Amino acid sequence: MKLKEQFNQKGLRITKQRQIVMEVVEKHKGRHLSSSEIFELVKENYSGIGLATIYRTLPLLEKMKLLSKICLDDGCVRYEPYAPKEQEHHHLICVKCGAVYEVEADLLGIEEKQIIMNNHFSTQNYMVKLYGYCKTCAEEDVV
Amino acid sequence: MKLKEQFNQKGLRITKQRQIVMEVVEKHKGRHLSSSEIFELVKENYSGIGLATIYRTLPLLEKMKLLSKICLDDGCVRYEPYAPKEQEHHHLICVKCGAVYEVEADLLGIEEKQIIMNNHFSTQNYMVKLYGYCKTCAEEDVV
DNA sequence: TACATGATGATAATAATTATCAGTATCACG
DNA sequence: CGTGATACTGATAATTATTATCATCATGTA
Ligand SMILES: [Mn+2]
Ligand SMILES: [Mn+2]
Ligand SMILES: [Zn+2]
Ligand SMILES: [Zn+2]
Repeated sequence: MKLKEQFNQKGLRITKQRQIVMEVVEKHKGRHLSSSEIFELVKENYSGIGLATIYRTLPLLEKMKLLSKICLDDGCVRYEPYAPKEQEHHHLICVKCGAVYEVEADLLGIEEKQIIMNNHFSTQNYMVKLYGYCKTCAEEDVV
Repeated sequence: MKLKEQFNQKGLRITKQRQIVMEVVEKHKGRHLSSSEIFELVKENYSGIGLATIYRTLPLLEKMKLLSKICLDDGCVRYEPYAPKEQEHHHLICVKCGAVYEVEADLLGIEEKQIIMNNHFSTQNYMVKLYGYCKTCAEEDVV
């Protein structure tokens, strides 16, 4: 398989720990797991894992485009399975309750790309985060 | 003035510290200052200030819509002067070098609003963050 | 199988932020 | 203008997320 090559040609080793971290995040596709949440989930299958390994592994898997990092501004870094171009998505984040909604990437288009171009940004890889009030929170108090 | 009312009717007091924090952030409009950067700048005018006061004051001024909080995913919370609707702006953030570019809000429009509507988000107050590679970083290595 | 070295777990160290608490300053009231 | 109730402050301890260290272990190649 390709994964093994990808690791080996960089002198990296495929360890039990790395495999289980991948499995756990992929199993929870749709969620945005924090490092410590991933730590807890991995422990269920591999109780000996150390927290430091989690913190080493996640950025590594991100660099290898096996995971994506996302910060929801709640004080910790989160991860989700890497989505190939066809299934890219963006995020709507409620600044009050923290709810996260996902949006298919292809709903975004011309306008952002224009903005990105106008500002000397690459249109190849980008991600959008929209902050606002979800319907529930918008109703509660008049923003 | 209106500020005094806004404070008093909530039982809040206008202190020297709060005034100077406001002044400092407003003086640096266009930048996105971290709490500790603000701490250092405030000390120039009011050397006795305590760091705890900074951390208490900033969220308070944000809640009063005098400042805006922004997280650039570099491990700390940042603030900028609150921008009234007419001068709202959004942010482009380079995921590699961390450079931040500002975009006039009215360049964004139909498409985001549609997305927001489709996802039961309020169109009243929202902010966009675009993550990508700035021109320089996009050239350096082929992403 | 053996070994070179990359990876791990335990733990100490940082960095940002929050909680405590005794002393201080603000402001409504007289 | 005092004065007092109490909101606010500075110092500092405590938390939380993350990073650095280092001795030991395990992977993959020869
Ligand atoms: Mn997602
Ligand atoms: Mn800005
Ligand atoms: Zn909400
Ligand atoms: Zn860049």
